[in-house]
Amino acid sequence: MKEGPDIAQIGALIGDPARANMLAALTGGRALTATELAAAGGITLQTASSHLSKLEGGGLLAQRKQGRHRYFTLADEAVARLIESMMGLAASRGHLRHQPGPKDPALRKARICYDHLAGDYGVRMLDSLVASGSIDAIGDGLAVTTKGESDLQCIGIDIGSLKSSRRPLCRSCLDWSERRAHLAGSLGKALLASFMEKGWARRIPESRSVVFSPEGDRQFLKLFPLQS
Amino acid sequence: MKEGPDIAQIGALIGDPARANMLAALTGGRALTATELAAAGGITLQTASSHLSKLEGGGLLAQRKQGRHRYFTLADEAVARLIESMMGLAASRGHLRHQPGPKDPALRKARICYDHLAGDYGVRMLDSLVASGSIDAIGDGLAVTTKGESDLQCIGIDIGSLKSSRRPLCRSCLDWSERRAHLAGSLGKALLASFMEKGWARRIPESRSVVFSPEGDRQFLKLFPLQS
DNA sequence: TTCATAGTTCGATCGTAACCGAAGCATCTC
DNA sequence: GAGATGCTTCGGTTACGATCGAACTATGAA
Repeated sequence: MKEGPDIAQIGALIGDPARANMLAALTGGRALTATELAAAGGITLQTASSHLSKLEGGGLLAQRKQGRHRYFTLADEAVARLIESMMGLAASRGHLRHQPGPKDPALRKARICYDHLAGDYGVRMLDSLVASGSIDAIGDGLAVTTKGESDLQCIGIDIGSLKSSRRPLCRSCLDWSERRAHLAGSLGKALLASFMEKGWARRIPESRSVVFSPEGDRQFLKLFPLQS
Repeated sequence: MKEGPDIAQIGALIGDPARANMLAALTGGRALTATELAAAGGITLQTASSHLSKLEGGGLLAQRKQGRHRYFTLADEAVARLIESMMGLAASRGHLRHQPGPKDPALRKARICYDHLAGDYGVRMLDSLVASGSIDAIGDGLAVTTKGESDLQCIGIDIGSLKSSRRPLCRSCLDWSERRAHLAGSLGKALLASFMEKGWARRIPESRSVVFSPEGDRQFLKLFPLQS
């Protein structure tokens, strides 16, 4: 019976609501302080401190001290993907905690997932890249084509330099709101970064939401047309 | 803060050691009765009954009644993949529960993962299929080539009929012992089934282990040579 | 029918862990 | 230095849930 790794420890770490909320907040990709995470978890600083040390001890979080602040992030992309896939499963089983509010539609439209774009816009972007032949999709796998390489170069993404990083260029990531794949990996990160750099989109503080400016919206929709 | 699906519920379900052991036992792919799962979890039948109804209520398990038995399985492949990916993460963080025993090496060599082959042999099989050009690998994605289609036909796997099922033909599944991908999906299932049908391999009761006969071992190694 | 086996429900116990107040460090500012 | 801010540690309370014994229901066998 006692075969293999112990998933109960990790499950228990994620299984506490306060910790789950903190982890979900960190899925936003930003490094957060203990105080911010305490707020995200809806608990006091003392309690958060104890939770955070447990999460770190369990290998789910990484921290770096900076002056008198202590910044926490998810330990690595593997953790982010686990959290995201649990969200997908939770959504498909109807485990929801959101009370539908004004903020919710915005979140479904575009949000941060670790470091790339998710939601309707994230899914649309990947669909469009695949339809235009910039990205090849085989099952769950994604690869940039030579056509995509030059197309992306035109909008300021240098595939060559991205390739040199150890992180995979493309990854598909299951979107919990759309239930379809969006683009992760270093390319997904670079694309979102370029949108923000161009002023097309910006992040809403304290939230995973990403909002597009009217002009950015127009450009985005033109760049990634819907084909059906 | 209250954005998106609630991962805490699922985490908490997996987070109890007894439940985690039951889920891990079900990763073996077989449908198990409440009594068997109680043994797997190391608890009494009453306690198991309560756990099982929670797991079912949470959407992680499916059950079917058959006479006076009640058979439980993982709800679907998504759950199996979550469990397996948590095992991968747990292994990489050093959350182990196995006391190294004589059974352990066998488990690392070949075992069941839901319904396909995992462990050293599972990884080797996929590597060999990719190296021989039977399967194309792009990132995490896998696809059978036309060459692969005819090669597999020769060993009695009919890709055409597998394609008609709704389940994906190929999937990569991260192996927790090898830390590399092995072949899942309906093709992975069909391959393992054919090995067992030919008498090359058989399952060990009450375990995830798969043992190969001397002849089966020879055939398997010949069929999927190591290229390095 | 009677008996055995599979499983659920109830009730009570018990342990663990989440929680916060208060006090203690550590780091920055003035 | 003094004071403020960020965070941790300690101690004690509380609540939830895992556990099992016992009683109950359901299915199958004799």
